Amino acid sequence: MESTRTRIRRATINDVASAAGLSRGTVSRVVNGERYVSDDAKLAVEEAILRVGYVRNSVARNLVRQQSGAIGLIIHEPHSLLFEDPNIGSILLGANAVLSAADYQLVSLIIDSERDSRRVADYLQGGLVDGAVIVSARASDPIALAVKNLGVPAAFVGHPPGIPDIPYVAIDNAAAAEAITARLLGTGRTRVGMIACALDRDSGQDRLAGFKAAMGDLFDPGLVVEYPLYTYGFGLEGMQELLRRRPDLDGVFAASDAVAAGAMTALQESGRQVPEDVGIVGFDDSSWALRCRPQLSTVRQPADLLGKRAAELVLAQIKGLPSPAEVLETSVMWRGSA
Amino acid sequence: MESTRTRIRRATINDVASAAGLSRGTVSRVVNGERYVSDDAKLAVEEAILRVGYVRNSVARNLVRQQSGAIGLIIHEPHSLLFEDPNIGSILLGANAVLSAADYQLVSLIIDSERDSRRVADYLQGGLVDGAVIVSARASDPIALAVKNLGVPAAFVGHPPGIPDIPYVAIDNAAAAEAITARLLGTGRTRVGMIACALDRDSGQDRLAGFKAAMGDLFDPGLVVEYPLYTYGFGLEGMQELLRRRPDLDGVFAASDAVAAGAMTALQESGRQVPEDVGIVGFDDSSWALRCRPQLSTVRQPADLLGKRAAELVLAQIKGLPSPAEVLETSVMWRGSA
DNA sequence: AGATTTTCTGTGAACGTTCCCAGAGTAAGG
DNA sequence: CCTTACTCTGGGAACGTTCACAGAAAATCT
Repeated sequence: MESTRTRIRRATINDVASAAGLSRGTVSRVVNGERYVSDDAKLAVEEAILRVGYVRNSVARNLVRQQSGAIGLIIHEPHSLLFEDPNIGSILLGANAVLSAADYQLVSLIIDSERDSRRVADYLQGGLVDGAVIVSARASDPIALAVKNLGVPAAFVGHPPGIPDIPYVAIDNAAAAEAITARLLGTGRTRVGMIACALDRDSGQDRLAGFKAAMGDLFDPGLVVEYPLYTYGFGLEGMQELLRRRPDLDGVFAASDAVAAGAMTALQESGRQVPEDVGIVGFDDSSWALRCRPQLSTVRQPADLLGKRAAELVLAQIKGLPSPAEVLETSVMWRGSA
Repeated sequence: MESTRTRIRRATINDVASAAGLSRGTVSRVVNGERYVSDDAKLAVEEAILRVGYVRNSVARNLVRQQSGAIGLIIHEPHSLLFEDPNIGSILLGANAVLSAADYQLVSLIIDSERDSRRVADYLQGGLVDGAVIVSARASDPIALAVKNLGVPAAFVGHPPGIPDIPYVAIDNAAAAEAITARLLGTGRTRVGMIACALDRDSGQDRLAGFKAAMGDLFDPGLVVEYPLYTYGFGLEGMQELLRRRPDLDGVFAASDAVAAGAMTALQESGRQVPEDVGIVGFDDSSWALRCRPQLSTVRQPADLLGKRAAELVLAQIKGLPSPAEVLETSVMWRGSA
């Protein structure tokens, strides 16, 4: 980062003041819409602002007010998920909705390297934001530590293990996975596998745990394949592998809708009928679900609510209100794929 | 936005100075890794920093340095596109890559309402960022005006009409659309329609223009259906409408891959074979393309490069270097769908 | 040894606001 | 008419840095 350019000097509040023949204080009051300024003064200031082309320097303002009016949203996802996981977009929009209503600016910071990670941590600590929503953090992140060190108001989306003390909003992945697997078993299947993903995250771990719980005695560790990410590609690959291991498989729980979509493609390419030969269920109720043929039975996860509530938790902390962790309800959407 | 909480006072550079028995200046030099500080002093300062728990206030720093080290990336997309358009993610990651390398922090600002629009404009003008990459702006945006008014270094991704004077990086949508339509016609089709989208944008307009150009005498205005957004849903709907109008259609150009995917679903549900009965081509070469069966013939658009180059244009302006508009190459990816 | 350069440190000024207080003028109340 | 309250304005102080400069001490050169 280097700058050789000499910026043209911007008009300051003092320029406006002298142009209007009034004082700094009065201009400030007009700009901030405060009481106790005469109509004459107000007019003069507004005219002067236009004349000199003044626009407020937010940096100076933030310095003296000791707050920025911005909330950071940190996204720490591998490349591929930024494209494939529609949840991220929903979370973002949800958070933006509540912050916007409270007159806060949401600024999204993405972490795509070790270097990013440090820079973003600096950004959070430096007073550039008043709080942060943290999506899909890893326990090893410097981010979580940085936030905790300085007591920056923050909330997690999801509940990464090993980082206590910071409020979060999450869903009960295990319970939801158990519920939909049970439902799948209820259609009379007995040879059911799972395409598990992202076992380095709580969501991945919990969905697998829920699957195991529902399967009970039927559980066969040989029918679980593991992949690092929730992607279409791994779903395709995972299904092929499962069919290789157990050609007479009659059901599969995919760790996300994208994974399920890949799995469905693999099934259909192998000549199997869904749901007649193999039943398939997913997780997320993302736009993938309605796009599959047949449409996907899946767990509805209120992604936008996740973003909203997390933002509300941050706002609550800023106001000094209690901000308890929260677990949101999920529900099973039963459609044609099983 | 309101705050009632009294923040715990953070340690300042002066606290560190007195804790170390040295001066402000020396501490500053240590923190910024400058020359001309003795080993003794450096050690003492580092120890003091740890002891008092100092972390630099970036707001104050930015004020005196008159720069923020951050670049904004403005996303002005309707809800649905944030989920469906994988280009956005690529652009974002591309921009982040070059900015990160130059030690700039990328901050993404999304616009989802009129209110957001004004707030983001303020954010840009307030000195909170040193420049901006603007994705998918509308001519009517206050953003573009705001940026231009204050001479904030900026670059567009895409080339919105009616906003001159600001550099951009784009692809030649018209030429690319013409090329792939010509290729489709080369397979011997004569009754070819188009599912056009987003005609309020340059990309939408240009793709339609390119299609017309390639069709020449074969062009039939009755075989163009128009939708507001590049989505799977509109692709599905558009294809159904086209088939209703012209059941013996033998080719279709969809304005994007997502649209093409929807169209392919509609075709297959109507019992038609792709590519035997109807040939279909898309635009973007997004992850959709490989996911269709058969895989989609489409125009490869270097989305990450768009982000990269746009970021480079902004950086160039900051350094006072020339920043000419740029048109990136596209290529036709010919696969199984036509 | 004296002159010159280099290394190191401290301090005042500046960045552009907001906030608080003092004081002047004006309106209201008895 | 005097008190009290309210309205309006100006200016000092503060927010927490960086930067330029000055001066002292140490190292190097002639």
